Amino acid sequence: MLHDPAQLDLMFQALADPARRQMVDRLSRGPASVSQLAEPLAMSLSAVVQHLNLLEASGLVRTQKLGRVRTCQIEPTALRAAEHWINERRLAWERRLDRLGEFLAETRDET
Amino acid sequence: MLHDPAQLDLMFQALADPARRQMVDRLSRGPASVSQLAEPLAMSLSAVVQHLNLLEASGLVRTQKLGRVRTCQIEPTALRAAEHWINERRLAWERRLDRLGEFLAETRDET
DNA sequence: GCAATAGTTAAGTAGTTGCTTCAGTGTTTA
DNA sequence: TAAACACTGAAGCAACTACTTAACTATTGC
Repeated sequence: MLHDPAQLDLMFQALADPARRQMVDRLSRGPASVSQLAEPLAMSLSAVVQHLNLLEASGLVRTQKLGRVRTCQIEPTALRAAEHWINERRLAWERRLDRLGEFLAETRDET
Repeated sequence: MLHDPAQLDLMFQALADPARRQMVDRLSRGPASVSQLAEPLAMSLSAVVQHLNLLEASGLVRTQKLGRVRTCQIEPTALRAAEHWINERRLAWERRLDRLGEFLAETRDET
């Protein structure tokens, strides 16, 4: 579910927009309503709702409506999936560098 | 340099495209030329070069040209910056949850 | 019940993105 | 030196994105 490439695609696409990252940043400090999310952003409420829908579709944010207010919160498992993708690639590269270093050290010893 | 919001913007935008993530994935297994990067992708070499330029502008990939071949490799520090941004937000949220849990446990004890 | 609040939905639009093709530039190799 | 190779850059184009405004629904407080 979390390593579904399509979901990963949606997540990275969601994180690519600065307004959406600002929303995630706000939510990392605690839940917020749509209007609270919109408040620091220089755009219409409607635009914020559209961003929010994208964030929700990507799995990064979960929302629930009580009465007329929709409360939003972060879904940490989704964030972890994006983090994990990057981490795996970086580690693969760094392990490769390590092996190369060992190889060079060994061949130097053989002189 | 690494926490420059503009650079972060470029990095997340670069990672948002599946073709570019595939290129990063390929490079995590070792350096490659432009043609080698292009080989598994169903698009023209020209398109690959355009993706590559974006990856380089974002700082995720570094390239150097020797003769007529351009060799590409991952820049792990840049990957780490993106990773770090996500990690900080996730941790902030999880710490908040922990504090909430403690609070609830404490207030339960007070009955 | 009426007005204010909180959000939703649809339609339209300017700007961006991800390609394409084509016509190059250097660099090797036979 | 000619041909093949490895890219590079520009122009063009269809699809997508990030907004806008405006009209709407549902809830809450007076």
